[in-house]
Amino acid sequence: MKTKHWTLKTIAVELGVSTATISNAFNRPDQLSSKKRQEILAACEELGYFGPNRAASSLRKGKSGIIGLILSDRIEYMVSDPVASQFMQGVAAELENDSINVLLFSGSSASINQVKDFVDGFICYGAPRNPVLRSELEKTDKRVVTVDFNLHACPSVNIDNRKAAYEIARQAIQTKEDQVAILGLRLIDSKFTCRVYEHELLDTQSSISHRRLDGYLDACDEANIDIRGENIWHVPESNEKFASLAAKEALTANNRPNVLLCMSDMIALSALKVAKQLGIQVPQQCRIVGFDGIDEAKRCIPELTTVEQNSHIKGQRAARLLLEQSSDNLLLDYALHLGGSS
Amino acid sequence: MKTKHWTLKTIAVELGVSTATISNAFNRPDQLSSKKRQEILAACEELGYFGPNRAASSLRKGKSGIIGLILSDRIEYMVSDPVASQFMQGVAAELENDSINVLLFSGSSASINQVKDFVDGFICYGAPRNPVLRSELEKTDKRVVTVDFNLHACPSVNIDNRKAAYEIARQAIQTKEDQVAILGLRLIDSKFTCRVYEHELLDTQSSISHRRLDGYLDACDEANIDIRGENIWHVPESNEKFASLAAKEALTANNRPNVLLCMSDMIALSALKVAKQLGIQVPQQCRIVGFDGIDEAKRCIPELTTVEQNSHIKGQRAARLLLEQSSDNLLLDYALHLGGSS
DNA sequence: CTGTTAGCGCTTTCAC
DNA sequence: GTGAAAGCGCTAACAG
Repeated sequence: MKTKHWTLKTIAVELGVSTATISNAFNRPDQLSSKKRQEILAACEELGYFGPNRAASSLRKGKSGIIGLILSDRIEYMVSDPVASQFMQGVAAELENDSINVLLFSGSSASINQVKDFVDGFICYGAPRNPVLRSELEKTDKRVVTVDFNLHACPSVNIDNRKAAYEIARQAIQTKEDQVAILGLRLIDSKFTCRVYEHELLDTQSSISHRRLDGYLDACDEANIDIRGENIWHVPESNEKFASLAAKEALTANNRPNVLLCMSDMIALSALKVAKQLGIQVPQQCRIVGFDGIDEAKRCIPELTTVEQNSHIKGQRAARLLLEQSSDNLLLDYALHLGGSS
Repeated sequence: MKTKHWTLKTIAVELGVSTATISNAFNRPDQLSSKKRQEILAACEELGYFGPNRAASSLRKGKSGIIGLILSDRIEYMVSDPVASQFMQGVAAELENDSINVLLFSGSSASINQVKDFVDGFICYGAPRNPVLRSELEKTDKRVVTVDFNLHACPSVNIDNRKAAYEIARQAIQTKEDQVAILGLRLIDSKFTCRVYEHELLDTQSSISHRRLDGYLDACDEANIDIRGENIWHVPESNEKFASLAAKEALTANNRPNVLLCMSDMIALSALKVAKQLGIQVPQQCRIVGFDGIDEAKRCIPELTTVEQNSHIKGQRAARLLLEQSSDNLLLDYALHLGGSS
């Protein structure tokens, strides 16, 4: 049953007190006796008034209690990724303490303007697919925290992707005779799994994928290995479907790689499966390393060698940066996790 | 670089026109010449005014252009479920036409009151885990559409879960000698995989799981099979981790079932894997059926026998119900998909 | 087509 | 503790 539509004013009249008192009962407990406050709250509950209208309150106070979490791509894609899920969980957990809610927003939306007036700030997880959003975020007067990439003058949370990628790659590469292939995540703007040739790589954006690629290439250079430009694959989404296609192409190529550098654990896991199907021994015939350190990477056989980053903490730190109005650029730790896959 | 903070008023002064004209330029194109409108829009763009403040506009109009999508459980859980993702995609696709945004909201939140004033209505996907939300939704004066369950007097989108479950189960059960086990989804309030005994089932809520269970039991009754109360498992989340535990328990039990009725494809897929690991032939030694009809169910070997429902369309219809202020209770079609697993 | 104005529901100061 | 009042930024009605 729908109840009468109460406002601060009407409920004040009903209870025979002033509007200020109602407002204070909900927002400023110190402004009235706790006895009176309890009475008022109970009466409101009874009558079906659930507190001051948030939209009006937000207009007046300039604060809504909602922050926008901009995911780099469409919500359905992002959300099925264990790494992104962990991150969201971290953000939500941190904001929960201040009873702040999260508005999920897709990085492929046309504009942040549709929602910016409803939120107190943005956390932007990964460079948004739609580049327009980047410049909008740079211009907005709302607080913005970026994660896994940087925006002019915004506080941020990152790990050193290049260094981590370099270190894990160095771990997998042993001699200059090694045949190295890279299964990269979202290296170019294509919906399909495909090889990426060197000339297409010029536009290295600000994405983590390109930082990881840099790291891999650093390690190859150091070992005097030439990735001739046929050994890099683009995987459009971090899931088994697209990743196993890339793995299959790589592992059935003429010069079969014996080192597979994968830009996510999901990709590495898929590669592991494909290798098994093809009867290729890991790590004897092919060493595989991942990136992220998701749970499943520790459960598989052989265990995955990977870069372990704590996405949950990343989410927490990003949220705290936003709440605390800090302007830090955090660089979080990671750890190399050496499994049997390399 | 952050730009000056413009308001409708200040920008009107700046451009030397009235506030009404600015407002009309953005909201009611028919109220001024398109030439003037273009001029104004261009000037605003130039100056960094991105349109009327949405919060203020929503307060005035009583419409925000945001709808709340309440997921039955925590967002991270829901979002990794392909069925829920499909649904979200459908909702988003339909709302996109009217440039309406979606605020994702967790069914385990304490209250909808924190956000209700920011949204024009709610779509509630599955009965929320926190029962408080149900009564709040029944009382709110916002429009509410429920999906996969019903709320007093709310328009809804459902499929006939009981009938579908009955039909798919009848398809799998062949003789009264069959040993039937059920791998159920969220049958009781426990975080852990466990057997469910009959006496615990009394509280049959409004969840789809219980409707499916009813259907399975109908089929068992019809075949004169007694599910003695040791053959029903509770799986807390539709993922491999929890499902394979249940499947393992079932398939290593003393009276090994030769029919496994699974309440989701994710569960059935896990059961398929476990059976393979245990060297149990599907369907010869054990017939397995799922529910949902996700893509992966068609790619696996043997292909899964399952109930195919179109979650994308479900999402679209739910969104349309909300937009059209309809009060229908839709019952969508489903189809039995007969694969080699039964 | 423009300018003026009331009011959406609230918070916060100020004097009592 | 209360009541009055200004104003957050906007929309819509109305008179010109």
